[in-house]
Amino acid sequence: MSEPQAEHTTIRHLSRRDSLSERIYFELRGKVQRSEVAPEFRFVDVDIATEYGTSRMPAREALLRLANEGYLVGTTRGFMVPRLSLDDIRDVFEVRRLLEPRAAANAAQHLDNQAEQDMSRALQEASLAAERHDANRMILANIAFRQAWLAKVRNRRLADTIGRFVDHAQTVRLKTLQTESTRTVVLNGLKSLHSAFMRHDPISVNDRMVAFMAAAEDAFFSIRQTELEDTADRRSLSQNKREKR
Amino acid sequence: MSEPQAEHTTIRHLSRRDSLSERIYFELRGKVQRSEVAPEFRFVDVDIATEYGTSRMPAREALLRLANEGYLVGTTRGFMVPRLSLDDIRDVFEVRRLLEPRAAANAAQHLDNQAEQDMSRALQEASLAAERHDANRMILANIAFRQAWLAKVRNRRLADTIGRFVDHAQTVRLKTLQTESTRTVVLNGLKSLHSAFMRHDPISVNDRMVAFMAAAEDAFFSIRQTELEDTADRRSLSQNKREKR
DNA sequence: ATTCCTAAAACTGTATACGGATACAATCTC
DNA sequence: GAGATTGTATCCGTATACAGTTTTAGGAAT
Repeated sequence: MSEPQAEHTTIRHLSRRDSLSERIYFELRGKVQRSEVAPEFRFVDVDIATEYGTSRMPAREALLRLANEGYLVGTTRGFMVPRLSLDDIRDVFEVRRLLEPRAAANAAQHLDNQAEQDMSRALQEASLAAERHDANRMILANIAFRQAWLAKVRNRRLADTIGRFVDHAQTVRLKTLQTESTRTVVLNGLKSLHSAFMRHDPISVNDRMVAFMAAAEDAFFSIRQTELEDTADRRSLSQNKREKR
Repeated sequence: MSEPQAEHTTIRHLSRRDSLSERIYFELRGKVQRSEVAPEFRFVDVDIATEYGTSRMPAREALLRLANEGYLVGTTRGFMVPRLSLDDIRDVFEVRRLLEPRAAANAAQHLDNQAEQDMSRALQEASLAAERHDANRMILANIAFRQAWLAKVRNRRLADTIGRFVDHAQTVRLKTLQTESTRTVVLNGLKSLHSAFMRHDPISVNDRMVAFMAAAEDAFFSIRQTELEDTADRRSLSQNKREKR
């Protein structure tokens, strides 16, 4: 009997790992993150329940959680993927500008080999994607790059908050990276960041992240500005055809 | 027919206001925010259900939501009010340092009469509380002051994020403001902020908020340092007596 | 007295059922 | 034919019931 007393009030945390709710939650969140569902698509608990072979409850809890975290918005008629307004996107960018430089600087001080390799690989992917004008590949590389350094941020609250905000603007990036010029901007930003990360230079990482975010935001809004009329035109059409599974 | 088409896909959002889950959620959140429940207190859904005269479901959903937002942590044996470690508190302070100055600066540009009155009243309250060495009153004044300007932040995502982080460190402030020196620090900070707000000077508000947060953080950690041994001693005792309703 | 084992209690997670609200459509009125 | 009205399907919120798991407690054996 070495130390039985130490474990006496353990109370195992997080009992509800691998519950059905959790599984459905992560599954659905992934879909939203990867933009596999269009804005204004409606999730209905009973449909999801039958899809996953469960009752309504786990599906419902997953949907409520997603709605609470902002991935979905609750309506009287199901849970909907939100269509972000320009102001929404501006708000998201503002918060990200405040958080990401500091977080990245912090991560730069705690990189291990694994993280460095992941970032280098992501950068290579981004280069290839830019060469081949492959928007989807670019998006994935971009996500991988961020994930790599975000994992090394010590302050988990900070990292999680960033992750959530990024997710909410995810649908945005999908659109912007379709454009050649944006891909160039992003690739240059990643290269610049990468070299600073490799030098483990927090100040430099901070500054370059500031520049990167500003460039990305500019690129987005300049693109968006030009196609504002188009979307307005298409709006009335897309509203009429209702998706139904 | 001016624009009947515009309203055609209205779909009222947020159907589930004033549901039982919501009511219980806000009720419980208030208790946690005001620190009316001690850390490591356990909420059990069935107890809450009977307390509010409902079934388990609404109580359960409220608890899940609170856990998801970090107000509670889920265990195998109910939902527990977390006891924050020093590192946790450091993390919260870091995020707040990043967000609050900018948010306050933004709010300074959009103050209306109502907000100004609220802030002035809160400052008066804080002065009185400091004079009379009333820690609780100081806490409430401090909260009221923040609420006043936070309501005027245009970026709701930013404001909500701050609100949540503040809440999580709430238990902390309850402790720190028990100390005379901290109350002085906070009062001076509020005065300084208040005058900058009244001049609608965003730069000044930003700078003073930076200073304020740094001072508050220093005050907290210097106090906490001195009583670290005490809490460590009491730990073993407090773990044995289990609260039961 | 201490340790080990077994059984009940406590709580969570999931399933099923029902009532109520809302959107949509079809019918009716002017 | 346009607008009001009633009917119906859809979907959410809540209640109740049950199953699975973890903790606690009690008793037997050492």
